[in-house]
Amino acid sequence: MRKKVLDVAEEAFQARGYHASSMGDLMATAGVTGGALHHHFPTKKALALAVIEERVAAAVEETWIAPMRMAPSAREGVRSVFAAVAAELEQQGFVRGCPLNNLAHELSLADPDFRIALAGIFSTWRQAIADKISADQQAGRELGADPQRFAALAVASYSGAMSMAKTAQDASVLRDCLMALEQGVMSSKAGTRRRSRILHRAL
Amino acid sequence: MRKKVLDVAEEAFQARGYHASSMGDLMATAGVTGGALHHHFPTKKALALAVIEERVAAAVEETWIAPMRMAPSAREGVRSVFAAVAAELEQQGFVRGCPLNNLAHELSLADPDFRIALAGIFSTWRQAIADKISADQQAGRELGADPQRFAALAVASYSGAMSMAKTAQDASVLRDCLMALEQGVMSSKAGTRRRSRILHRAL
DNA sequence: TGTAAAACAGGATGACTGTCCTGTTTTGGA
DNA sequence: TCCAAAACAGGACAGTCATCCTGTTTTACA
Repeated sequence: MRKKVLDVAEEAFQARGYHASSMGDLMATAGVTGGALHHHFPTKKALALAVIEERVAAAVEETWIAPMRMAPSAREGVRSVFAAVAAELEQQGFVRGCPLNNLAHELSLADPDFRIALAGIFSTWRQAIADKISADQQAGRELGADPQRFAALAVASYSGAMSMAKTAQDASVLRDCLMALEQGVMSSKAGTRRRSRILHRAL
Repeated sequence: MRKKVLDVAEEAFQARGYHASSMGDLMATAGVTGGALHHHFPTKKALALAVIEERVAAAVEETWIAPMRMAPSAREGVRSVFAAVAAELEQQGFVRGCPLNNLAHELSLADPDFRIALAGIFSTWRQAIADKISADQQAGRELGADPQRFAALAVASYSGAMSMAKTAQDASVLRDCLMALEQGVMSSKAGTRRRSRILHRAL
């Protein structure tokens, strides 16, 4: 029952957003009564918090972190995730966007509890990529860039590309971004120490 | 009066979102009566559409497109915009996010009219960057990457970085992304034909 | 079997929502 | 000056919202 409610809420928050999803709709589509819902989740906020912590975090883990751990390298991991998501989106024909980003935009400023929960997911996501890059470097493999910075760029470009894909209802921008990353950042000979230091001072 | 309503609506949609902003609140803070508001904007949707077309588009033009046109090169333009936004956010102490992305996430799936209006802004934004890159290339300047792809990456990484910054309430991720871009994509010797072709086939 | 707690049913409630309607005032052109 | 149209005032309207309440059923354990 609790699981059923979470399933419906996850789907609804993803498809229509938090504010646009009414408790009445959730009750109806989940087939639960008001009392039952109120028993497991006293408030709408509690329900959303559970969705974030139990479902959104799991989705990021499944889509990004686990594939990243299993990939032969950070570069291959990023490439395979981008490609897999793009393929999946094109197959299903429409783009609902990234669950984390969808909720992050709507709820980050609405409530501090939401914001902290969402920020934590972003943080572990970025850290997982950074760890993989560090592991690559210690194993003597390429990618001379700073792990934290490249991880930030990977997360940001994916998130932004999903935003654009959702708005355009076209996943091809994901491939464009991946190719731009491949041609540049993820190539082994990228970057110069000189430029890096100049930039550091400029910022 | 119409301007006043748009001012308040722009601010409210940006700070609290579309669904979380009630017409009553807008009327109160704008100091207009229901009749006046209904005269200029028959429905809430019409008001939001006006905000998107008149204000959000203008914000993107002012923040990104105009600086991009005036920049000596695409690379310099991207760098200066990232740096300027990061500096502005750190000065004001909090991050409200990108107006376009905020509304895009909430409204893209809610209504086709919203989605098309927002997609158009994304498109002109991306095209402005791509045009600048093409101009650079025709002027014999560096940046061998595909203009459309790099433009997509610039928009996506900025949008995603703003999402992360908004969620973390910390603008430093913008600098991280810019540095990663600088070290990789925006360096003149980036990328290899070989890898590029392999990738093309894989996707 | 007995019993206390958890799980659930189903509706009541009051606040709030977006929209629209009927008047009144202001404006701009003839 | 006259008049039609635009601009605005102020509130009514029906509907929806999240929350909470009082009972009833099921479960878990002794």
